[in-house]
Amino acid sequence: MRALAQRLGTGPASLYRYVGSRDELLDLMADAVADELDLSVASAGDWLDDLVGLARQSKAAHVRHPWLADLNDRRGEVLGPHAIDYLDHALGILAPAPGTAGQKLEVVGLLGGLAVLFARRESAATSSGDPTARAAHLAAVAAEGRHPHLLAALKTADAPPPTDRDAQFVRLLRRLLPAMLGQGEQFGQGES
Amino acid sequence: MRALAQRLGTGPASLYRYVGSRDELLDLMADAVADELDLSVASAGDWLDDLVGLARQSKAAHVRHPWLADLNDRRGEVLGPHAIDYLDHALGILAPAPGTAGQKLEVVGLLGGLAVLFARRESAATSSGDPTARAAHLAAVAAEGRHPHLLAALKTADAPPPTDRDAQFVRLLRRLLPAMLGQGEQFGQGES
DNA sequence: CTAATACTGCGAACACCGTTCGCAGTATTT
DNA sequence: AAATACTGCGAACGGTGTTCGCAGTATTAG
Repeated sequence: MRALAQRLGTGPASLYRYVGSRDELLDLMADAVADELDLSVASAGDWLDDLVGLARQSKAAHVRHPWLADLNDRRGEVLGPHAIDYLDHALGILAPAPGTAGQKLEVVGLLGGLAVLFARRESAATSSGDPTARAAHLAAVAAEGRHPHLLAALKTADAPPPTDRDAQFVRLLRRLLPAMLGQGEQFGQGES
Repeated sequence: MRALAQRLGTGPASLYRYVGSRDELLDLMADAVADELDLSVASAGDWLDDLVGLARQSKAAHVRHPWLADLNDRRGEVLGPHAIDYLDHALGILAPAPGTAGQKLEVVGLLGGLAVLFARRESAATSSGDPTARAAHLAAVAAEGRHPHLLAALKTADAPPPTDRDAQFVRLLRRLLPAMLGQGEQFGQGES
């Protein structure tokens, strides 16, 4: 608050003429991020493709604004107008998909959660001071001998993970989403 | 800190004779929770079953201690000794599974993240003041007419989600874990 | 053009937080 | 019995989000 006030060249007290509280401000900021998502991308004809695209946008937004992840923990996940637009859009994408309305609501929720999860994982790789030190610490612990599997894993995988994070995210969603609707057997692949 | 000191019948300053800082205390608490997990359950012979069981334990721990979820956001996810035991145990379970060591490390990480995610989802249903008010608010917004898909979804699914959260979690993992190791095609089902 | 009214910016202060300092009081060793 | 170490902790520091009340400035009314 004080920092924000300084950035605006004003005093902390002045902010409260425009927002009722810090939490309200954070809600507004979160909804502003929801507005950054582009819901107008043309449908690829396949709901899975569309939904994966939406999830990637959501993840990208969370990578752009790391503070958002620490916010979604907040009680109740208040939905601002733009967040509701997003929700409606996602449900629209899911309209041709199988599954009950309840399942679809849960899918959208899970989608958001996964976007946050992967965004955090990507951010943690960037920040999170000195991954070398962490690796060294792990190696030291493993070398004590009480953790054979960890030791073996570190021996094999000292090379940094070569897999593309984003591709992994996409693969995950493609497996996941059909499985969560239907029983996983009967879902149409949209052969346009 | 002050609250904890009061619960212990002492002053806030006294705590600092035993922990260096609040963060250090939280790390210790997190590792104490890792110690709650029972890593000695007999193997079912199938690594997938074992891993799902471990994930359920992890999720249950996070439901028991909701503050833990708000903690894992912290920088770097410091691994205490019990957390390392857990990691080694998980890698041990994954030893007979296909995939590279790097993939397995990522799987364990994802497993933890999903446990947190689902635990939060279950907790949010319990706490998160007055879900009725939230639903009413959503319904009111949907009734404005600008969100047809949301309206349709709410009309169909006004009944609370009948699906068992835990069963859903298990189904998800069973789909997910094999897909993340191997390409999803060639994974052995461990026929004892 | 003056007077009453509304709105805005914000310095000062409050309550709360994690944390530190230094001092009594108590154990432990010599 | 004296010196030394360790423990509990009141008081205070710097930080936070937030409120109060007062100046200063628009806006409206007469």
